[in-house]
Parts: sequence; C-alpha cells; structure tokens
Amino acid sequence: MEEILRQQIEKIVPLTDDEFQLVLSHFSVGKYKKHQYIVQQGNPVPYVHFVVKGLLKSFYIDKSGKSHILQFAMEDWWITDNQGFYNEQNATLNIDCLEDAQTYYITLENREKLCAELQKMEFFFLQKMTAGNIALQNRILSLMSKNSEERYIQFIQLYPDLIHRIPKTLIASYLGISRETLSRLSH
Amino acid sequence: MEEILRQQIEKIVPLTDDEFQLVLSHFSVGKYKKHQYIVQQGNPVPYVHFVVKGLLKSFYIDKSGKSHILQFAMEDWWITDNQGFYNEQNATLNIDCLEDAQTYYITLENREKLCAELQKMEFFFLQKMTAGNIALQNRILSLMSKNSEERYIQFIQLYPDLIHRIPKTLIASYLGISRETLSRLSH
DNA sequence: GCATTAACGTGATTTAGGTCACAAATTATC
DNA sequence: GATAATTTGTGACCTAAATCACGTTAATGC
Repeated sequence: MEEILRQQIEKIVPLTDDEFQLVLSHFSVGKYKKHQYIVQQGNPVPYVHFVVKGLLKSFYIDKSGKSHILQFAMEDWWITDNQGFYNEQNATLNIDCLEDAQTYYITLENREKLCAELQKMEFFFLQKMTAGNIALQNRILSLMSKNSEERYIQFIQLYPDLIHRIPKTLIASYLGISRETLSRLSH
Repeated sequence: MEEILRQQIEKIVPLTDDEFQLVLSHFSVGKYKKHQYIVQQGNPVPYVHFVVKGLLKSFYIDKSGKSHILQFAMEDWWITDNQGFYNEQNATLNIDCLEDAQTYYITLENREKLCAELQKMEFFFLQKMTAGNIALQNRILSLMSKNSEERYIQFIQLYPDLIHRIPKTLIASYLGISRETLSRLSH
C-alpha cells in the first residue's frame, strides 16, 4: 500500500528510500467503511487524505437540502475539504465513503514540517495544487459552455474507470444535472 | 508600482530589501492598451502576469462561438492561462485588457529559478495556488447550487469594486447567464 | 434467502433561463 | 463635438432541463 503513495510522489520528484521513510512517518493510516463519514459539515477538517483503496466523495448540501458532488476520490487521489483544511475552518463539505476505504492522511502541521525537512515535497504539493487548479478551471468552463449530454460524454472520457463504480444518480449530482435527465441521456 | 508586488508577497512571507530586489529581477514590466490581447487561443503562454494597473479578463470561446469569462484580474491579481503556462501547451484561453494595463510578468523558467534561489517564494506560490483552488471550488458549487440571481448577488458581495468597472454584459458572461437575464435581475 | 433500500427508466407537466428582435441610452473615438 | 460602437432594457417566444409521479429492477444487509 505504501508503494502507491511512493509512486504518486515519484511521478513528480524522485525519492531515496530514506526520504520516503521520512515522508511516510508524517502520515497515518486510516481505514473506513462504506457509508462512513470522514469529514462533516460544521466540524474541523484535521487531515488531507491520500486514498490507497476504495472510493470516496466530497459533497455540499445546499440550503434547500440538495446535495452537490464536488469530487470523487479513488486510489491514487487526494481528498479533503480544502477550505476547512487549509484555512483551519469548520467544514462546509461532507466526505463519505462509497466503498470500504483506506487512506494515508496527514495534518496541516505535519505537512508543513515535512516540507521544511524535505524541500522537494513542497514542490510536489505545488505541482499537485497546480494540476488541481487546471482541472477545476476546466470544470467551470465545462459547466458554462457544455450542455448535459456533452458534460456526461466528457466525464466518461475523463474517468472511464469511475463509470462502473458509481451509481448514475451520483454522476448526475457531480455533473450538475438531475438523475432523470441523465437517465434519458444514457440512451 | 513595485510596492504593490512587494506587499502582495509580504502578505504571506516577509522579505528583506535584498530579497525583494532578487524577486523583482526575475520579473519584467509590460504595458498594454485597452483591447490588447496578451494571450491568444492556440499560441504559447510564456508568462504569468501580476497586474499592477488596469483590468483584464481571461475567456474561453466555445465551439459555437460563445465566449465565457473565466476570470477578471485587476490590481493585485495574478492572471494567465494556467493550462498553457504550466504545461507549456498552446493556450485554450484568451486574455485581453478591459482597460489600459501594466503588469509584472515572469516566465516559468524564471519562476522556478526564483523558487530555487529563494525557498520562501515556493511557499508563497503554493499558498496562492491553494487560495485559488478554494475559490474555484466555491465557484463550481455556486454554479451548481445557486440560480442566476443568487450568483449575481454573491458576485456583488465578493467583488464590489468590479461592479462599477465592468459592463453587465461581461458580468453575465462570468456568471454563466445571458445578458438579458442579468438585465432583468438587476431590477 | 428474504426484506428492505437504493437505483433506474419513463411519462406528463412546469419553469428558469435562453434566444430573437428592436429601441434607447451611454460611451469611445477621430 | 459629431459619429460610430457598445451597452442596456424590455417584450414575445422557445427550449433544455427540472420536477413530480409512477413502476420496475437490482443491490445490500441481517
């Protein structure tokens, strides 16, 4: 399982065995069951999670009670409520497990410590954050410029693996359309 | 003008005079006129710009020819086509000036050099990128959970300064609604 | 293995917002 | 300062997608 984290980091910066052990020592392992919440609206957000097994989603519940999925996270993905975590505020999002899951998680303090001890990790996080920005900007443009069907097709292209692991209802919620509309699209 | 850049950085990391001179030496100054393009779809994106004067917008033109505004940038804001700049690809966005503008701009190479020479600048860029992520995620949730009127009200709250500098047509394009709908909202 | 819950499909109806068209008002530009 | 260009408002009409309401099928949990 550790290997997944190591490979994820080494896609961006090479690590010696010792360095990876140092990295690892700043993380903890968490195991969660399907339906379990790891972040809840209104509560603190102590960790960022790197998923090594399973599938999670982060979502926002609006004032009318409707739920909107911001992110899915499967193996090799990071997930947290960014606003809560980085600004040390209470969560505005919820995160729960769609499948039994295992993560490596880290606190803000340990993340900063790690970056101070191993400069290249700061570069790693900057690269990840940059890639995240690009993806988010593309999602915004997609929401603004594409209709339901185009967004669904794009989702299939971007995340072919997820289609078979996630109920259509949740994909609809991620795409910002109703489950009925999505049902009528998918032929 | 330099002072705006310095203050922007010092909001996050303190700098000595020498350090700031080092920072500054990696940037160049650009002056642009209203309607001038500084990034164009299909061309390389050599710089990130820090705006010290004026107002710019980045926008995407979809396949049906409609334009969607991704970002405005006035004094104290950063702007580029992230995907083009960081991945060294051709631009998918356009950036032009809504007012005569002046920026400090930096290449990817100089940015990396600067981070290597002055570690705290990497921390600075990471903080900025993180704040950007949070803002983008909120915008996505806003697009998914709020109607036109709510998004317009939110825009006014977030960017009260911009309301009087930007035609409503462009605000509509930023919010993802038609100018006619916005016109009917604003009483 | 059965009961409960969640997922999915589909019709009928509603609605927020888009599109088209035109006129008035405001702002740039030479 | 006159002319052109842009911005704004508003009516009439249209449409993509939401909502409501069923029934059916597939998972899931004990």
